[in-house]
Amino acid sequence: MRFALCDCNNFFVSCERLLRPDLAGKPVIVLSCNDGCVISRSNEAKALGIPMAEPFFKIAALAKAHDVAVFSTNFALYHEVSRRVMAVLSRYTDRMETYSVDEAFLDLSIASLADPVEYARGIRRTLLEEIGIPASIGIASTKTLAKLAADRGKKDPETGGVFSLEGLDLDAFLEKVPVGDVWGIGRRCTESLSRSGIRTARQFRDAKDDWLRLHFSVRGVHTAWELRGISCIRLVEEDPAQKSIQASRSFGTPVTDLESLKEAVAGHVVSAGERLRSQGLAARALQVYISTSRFRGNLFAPAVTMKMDAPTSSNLILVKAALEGLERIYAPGHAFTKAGVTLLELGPDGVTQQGLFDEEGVQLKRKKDRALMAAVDEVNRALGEGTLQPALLFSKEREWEPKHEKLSDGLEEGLR
DNA sequence: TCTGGGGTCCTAGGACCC
DNA sequence: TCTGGGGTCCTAGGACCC
Repeated sequence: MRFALCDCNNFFVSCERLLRPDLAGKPVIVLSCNDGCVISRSNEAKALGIPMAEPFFKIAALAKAHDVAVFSTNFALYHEVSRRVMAVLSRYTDRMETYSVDEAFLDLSIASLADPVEYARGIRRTLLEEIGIPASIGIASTKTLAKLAADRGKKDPETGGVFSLEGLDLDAFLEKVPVGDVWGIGRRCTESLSRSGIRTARQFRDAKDDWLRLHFSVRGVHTAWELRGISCIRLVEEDPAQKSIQASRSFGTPVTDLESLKEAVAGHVVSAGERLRSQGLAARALQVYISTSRFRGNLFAPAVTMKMDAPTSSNLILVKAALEGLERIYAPGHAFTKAGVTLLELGPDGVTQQGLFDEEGVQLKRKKDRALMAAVDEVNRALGEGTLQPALLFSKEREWEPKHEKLSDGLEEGLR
């Protein structure tokens, strides 16, 4: 088996640079929604010591002093660039998995392939020339090792962005990799491993299966096997059906009153519902949650799951259920900073297992609801988001709306 | 003053059943 | 007073990922 992982470098920043070529070689960062945290950094920004996930307000002065270009997150742009990147990659293999917006695993066990590293260099070059996005590629016999190889390709300039572990001394390589850098081993796990004296990927690989199973569940065992070169994590070519859809946002300013929360929650349902229907799905349950800030005072984060009588894709029913749930969990006197909705128990729309005793009227109503929502979606697509929406959302001032003050311009210009 | 959003998987424990 | 054992299903919460 031969896997390649292709990982776009500083992806969001690289996307912003497509629209602003003048920013090449300059420090650039992209902020999370609400302009809260740093979620992408150019190499120059990393060199300035700006950490990943750092709250922007903590480095705002530094950014200003060094003339760092700052962008709000622009997902429409990133998704379009991602689509183009994946289209290029798919030309190089029959089997590939789009792992995230900026990463893909490729099956390079191609019989006729004489020099995989040279092949990968070709992929890298094409991405740069045709799209303008720099990437790193790692090659190995398992996905977990390919991830590590790609990391090395990214960090070590001598590799020219491509690194293969095939035929290499794995002991020596894994010895230098901190265990926390391994795919699937997060912060908590790293802390706990450190207490057992395990600090390198090699030590983890050589731990006993029983011990790994006990402390880190089956996934820990799989990770160790993958480091041993035994592939446990398969390539997932087809998108598996989505199991949940969520929409949530932090508020621009904290909210205490139920009315504002209702507006926010209804807005989230509308956005999640749109995605639900665009995939031809219906939800049987939904969860509503609101929360105070994790960073001050006691966290108050109530949530409730609402079950529907039947799977639905109708905004009317979803909004109603969500608002009922909200009323149940709401308590006055708290400064809420976030609200959200998750649609659950998804299944194909239209093939509800109708109860034996469903009246004809009920089925007719469902049919009408679907037709209505289809019409609403079409109008919104044609005339713009929010043209048709629940009356609740046509409101006046909304101070709590998230901020995104540094949004880049449209994505048509500048994109080849 | 200001701290992201959207996912998946795994497990423990409770509820329920016979 | 003493009060089984084994199975399934569901859910909440934790951990991880990008």
